[in-house]
Amino acid sequence: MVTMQDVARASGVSVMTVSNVINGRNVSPETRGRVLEAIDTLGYRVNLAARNLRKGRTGTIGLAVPEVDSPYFAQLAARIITHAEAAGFRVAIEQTGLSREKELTTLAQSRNYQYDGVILSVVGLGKEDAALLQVDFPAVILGERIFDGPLDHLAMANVEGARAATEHLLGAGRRRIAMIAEVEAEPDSGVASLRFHGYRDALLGAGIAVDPDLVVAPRNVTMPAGRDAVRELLDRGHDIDAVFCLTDTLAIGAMRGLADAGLRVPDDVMVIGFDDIIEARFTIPSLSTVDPGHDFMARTAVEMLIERIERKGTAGPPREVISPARVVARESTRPAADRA
Amino acid sequence: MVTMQDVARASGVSVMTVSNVINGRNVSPETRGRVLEAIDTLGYRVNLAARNLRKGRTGTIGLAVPEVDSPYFAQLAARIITHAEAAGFRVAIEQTGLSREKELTTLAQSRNYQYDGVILSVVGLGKEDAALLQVDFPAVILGERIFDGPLDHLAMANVEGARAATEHLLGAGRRRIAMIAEVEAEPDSGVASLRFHGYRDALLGAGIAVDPDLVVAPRNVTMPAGRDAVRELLDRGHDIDAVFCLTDTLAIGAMRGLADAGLRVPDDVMVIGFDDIIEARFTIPSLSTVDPGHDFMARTAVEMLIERIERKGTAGPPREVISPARVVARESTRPAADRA
DNA sequence: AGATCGCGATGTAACGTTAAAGTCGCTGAC
DNA sequence: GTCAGCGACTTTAACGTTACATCGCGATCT
Repeated sequence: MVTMQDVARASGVSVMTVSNVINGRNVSPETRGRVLEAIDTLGYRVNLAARNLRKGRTGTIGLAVPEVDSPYFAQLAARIITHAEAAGFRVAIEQTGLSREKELTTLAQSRNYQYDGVILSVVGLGKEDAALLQVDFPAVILGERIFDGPLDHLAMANVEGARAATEHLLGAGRRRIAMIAEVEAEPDSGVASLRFHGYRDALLGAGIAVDPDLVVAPRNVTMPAGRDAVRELLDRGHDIDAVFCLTDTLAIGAMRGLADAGLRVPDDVMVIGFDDIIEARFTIPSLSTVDPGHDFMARTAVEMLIERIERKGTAGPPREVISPARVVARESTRPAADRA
Repeated sequence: MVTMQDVARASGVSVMTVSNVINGRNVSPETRGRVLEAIDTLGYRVNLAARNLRKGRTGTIGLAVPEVDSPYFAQLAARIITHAEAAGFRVAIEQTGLSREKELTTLAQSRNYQYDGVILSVVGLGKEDAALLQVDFPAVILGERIFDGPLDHLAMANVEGARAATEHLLGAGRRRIAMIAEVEAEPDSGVASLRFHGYRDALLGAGIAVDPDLVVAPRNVTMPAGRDAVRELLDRGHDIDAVFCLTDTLAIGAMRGLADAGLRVPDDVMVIGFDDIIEARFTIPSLSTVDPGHDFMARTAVEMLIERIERKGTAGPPREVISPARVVARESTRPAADRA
């Protein structure tokens, strides 16, 4: 391995001068030239482990997600990696597998100095775990369930996004609007409750009462669950003209369920999802959805984290940022007039 | 920061003994107990930067994929992370964005990014770049284009898998079997050519000539491209009874295209893909496909890499491993007899 | 009895970098 | 003529860990 020593010897200066050249500090042009040349011919590369030890940094941030192979998280990870890379950080991914324990240990182990900071995408932790998040370590929480926690928190505009989605359906003249989501007993804690809130607000705003019979719980958040939820909805004998789905995955399943029942999307029943995963652009018909500001979230999460890291600690009060959501209208909610 | 020094002082032993306790070396039970207790009360954590500097290791391996947000690569990454984690390594992901340059720089930069090794999933590099891969650094190449390179190489059984897929269709009594794939001019270099090879072999084996008109090139490897490829196939006026698609993504699009044309899958036209992405289980009908031994690949890639790392260098000749492929029969190729 | 061994424990010297505190010679202000 | 100030460079001392050599001591072998 070529070290600064070797470069220093080869160019007749001290190691410190080599360090200065590399870190762009005051060095005369001639010296800098000689050093750079030596670096080039010897093929010197700085040893990050040594630099990290000395500087107390690793240049790596941890990203904990439930699983990288679900579209939503894969796409989130891709964006975060891109932003972090631009800021000079590498991203190591940990999978927490939807488990509360793994989420906690990931956070706890992170200070193990392997990461400069962590972005933790939370699904298992709840408000009651806020105390456990009390770590003196740069961290940003992505998720919906924890408010007033001790760490920076970045959430989606769930209520507003859901309201806008529902209003979009209302604006297209639909009135019998179903929702596929498991609304939890404990109010306002999970994503589902928040989005249901927006759905309800929109309906009430249009003078329509929420019919509990039009809200159906899928058994999980997969495509088949979405399809089956639609079947149940239809079996109940209701004459629906639109469905708002908790996520795009459910929505894609729901569209299939509607097709199975001989209903056309959007003519008979409009469908809208939430998340704006890439797949939503590729379904036929393409799926209208709510973009939860993916890019804003990825960028902001990385920025917030890096700011904490730069300040060497968790100095400053925890911040709460809400990413703006926006309806993306595609074919699955296109009014008849628009189609030739 | 709590260091070994602190622990040593607190338990009345030398730093070296603390190190020995942590690394599970010969220490008497009593001493070990005292040290562990001190570690516990002080909340000591080993500093990986220091350990890495000393050991010349980082415990992190790099995984370079074109993009994490495409299902195939996301699922590959998830598996590799799982296996690496089990072996005590973290995985940092880099996105090469389908570019040959980024693939090369990732490999070149790896040793100063302080990865212990890299798994490089290659799409842009070709045989002609083999010389550029001449690095003295633990690396494993995943991909189809590079043979006889200087690095360990792990490939899929493309020809065999494609042959088996086609034979599966033949076995179900189909004879007019189309293929959706862009077969390159230069033979046998890319995935498409290799899979076409298998398709041709199977047909010839059954005494059927390859009809070039039944092989259609999609404009890329997305769902819409698959749908349009099917349309073109049908527009050509052929009476096909099965389609073998280069990838599952194309196959999912193809199924949609067939549905648009009023053809039933599998009754009128059977469809089979390649890759066994998770989505294939969730389409309706579920998609038959070829499992390219994802789990074998992930496990083997990690094992091969770790072995190189353990041997401290690239000692030993490059190895070439082919992952076995296996047809996964689902609804999209189910014979009529099986369905009630 | 003396040599040898093994075990537990220790002391020392790095690993390659950078922060901090000099050193040295030169310029320019008073 | 003196000296503060500055730029360019060097010296020194870590950062926290582990490899290696060594040491004391009781047990085992010849």
